[in-house]
Amino acid sequence: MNILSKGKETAFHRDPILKMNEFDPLYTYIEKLHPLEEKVKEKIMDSFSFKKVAKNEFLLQEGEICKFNYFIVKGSLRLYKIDPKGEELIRYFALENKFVSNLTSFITGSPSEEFIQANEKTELLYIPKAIFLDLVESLPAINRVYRNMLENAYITSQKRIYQFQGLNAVDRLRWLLEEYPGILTRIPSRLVASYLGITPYTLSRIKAEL
Amino acid sequence: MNILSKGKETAFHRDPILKMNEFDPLYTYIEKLHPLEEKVKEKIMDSFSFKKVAKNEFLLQEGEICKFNYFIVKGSLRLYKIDPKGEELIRYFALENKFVSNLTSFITGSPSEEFIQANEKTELLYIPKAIFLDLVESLPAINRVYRNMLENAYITSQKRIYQFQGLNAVDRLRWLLEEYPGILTRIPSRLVASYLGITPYTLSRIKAEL
DNA sequence: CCTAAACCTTGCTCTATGTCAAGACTTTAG
DNA sequence: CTAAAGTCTTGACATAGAGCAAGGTTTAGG
Repeated sequence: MNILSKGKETAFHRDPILKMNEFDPLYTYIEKLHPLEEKVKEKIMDSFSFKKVAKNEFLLQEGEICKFNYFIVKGSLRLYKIDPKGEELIRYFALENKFVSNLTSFITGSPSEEFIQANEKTELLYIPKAIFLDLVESLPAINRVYRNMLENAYITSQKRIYQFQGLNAVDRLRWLLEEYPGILTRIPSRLVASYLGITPYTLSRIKAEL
Repeated sequence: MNILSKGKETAFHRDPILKMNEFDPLYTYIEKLHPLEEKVKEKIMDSFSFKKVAKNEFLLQEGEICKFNYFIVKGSLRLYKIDPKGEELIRYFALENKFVSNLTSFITGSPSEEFIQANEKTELLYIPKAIFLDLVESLPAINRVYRNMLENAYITSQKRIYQFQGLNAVDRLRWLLEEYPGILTRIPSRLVASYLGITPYTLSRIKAEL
């Protein structure tokens, strides 16, 4: 599969049998929200495409309009903004089995203020905005997926606000490690520090005091 | 009007002529999003109720399920959570011409983790969840209102995360004063400090240095 | 209108976190 | 496989903001 798929995703897509593997995590994700018939699975398979991206590859840059909705099969992405001092402020880490897009840009069609970038070699399923919105209307399962995306995005934001407002650096780190166990072995500390809103120096020190 | 309406909101509701005044801010709000016919205004007037609440009165308490959507005609509310140390963490100030509810509880029907409380004497229009959701389906104008609520809630949250992540106390205060000019003369400093995630001592000091 | 309670300010001190510098370690590309 | 670049750790020091105490001011309710 490595050799066959390398840089040949388009050809690869046309073979439903081979594609099965890549789509399984998406089906599993959806089935937790809504039952999925075979016919619907086929429709989904026709609508999403698979792709592999390299570490540090961009899926969205500041100023672009977010035209795709992504589902992470393997790997991870980060969403961030560059502040006036040129610092990267990471708002969100997306790991396996998450849908990701810049919702603000996706919904309103306005240019994104954020970047979406791969933290590591990552495998994605992606679907163009227009096709996705059609499926939201035509497939109850995808309607449920979209609703879930919006609700989770909102709820996650609320939690994060309260963390910044109420917790110090050590407690924010503890919370992160509960939410994303093993993240420190997977994502560079520099990025984790940005997510926590502290310097890499401080992160290094508080890791020491557990 | 003072004498007539005092403690008699229910009777008051039944008189469409008198109600006009109270509903005008809501109509103006909606008309910015979607044209409003007279028939639709009447439907809205039948669906919302008016009420006055005193300073510090609760509209929602922790553990309750959020069953109403509120529109602020005059006055202001705050949404907050009590942290494990017993501190009030204010997530949002809602002033005139804003819709307010605990969206998480409103959407999912789960018990609220937040309180909604009046900062001052406040006049509200409110609508029960079920009736509101009916209007979302039946009236395009209200559908647009709901969409706007969800989008704004999300966008506001994103901004707030980046403020905590990227700005120090002085810059957060500056931002707040741009966003809500005059808030310091209207809302007790103690509450503004909580919103900014700092102590009242620090707020007092940074106010001095402008 | 008066008093108690709540609120705001300010000095002093303390602590968490930032900054800078230097060296060790790790990853990457050639 | 190795050099260069990037990353992590740690010490010394600087600073923003917290916590406490005390006094002045405003607010609310009887």
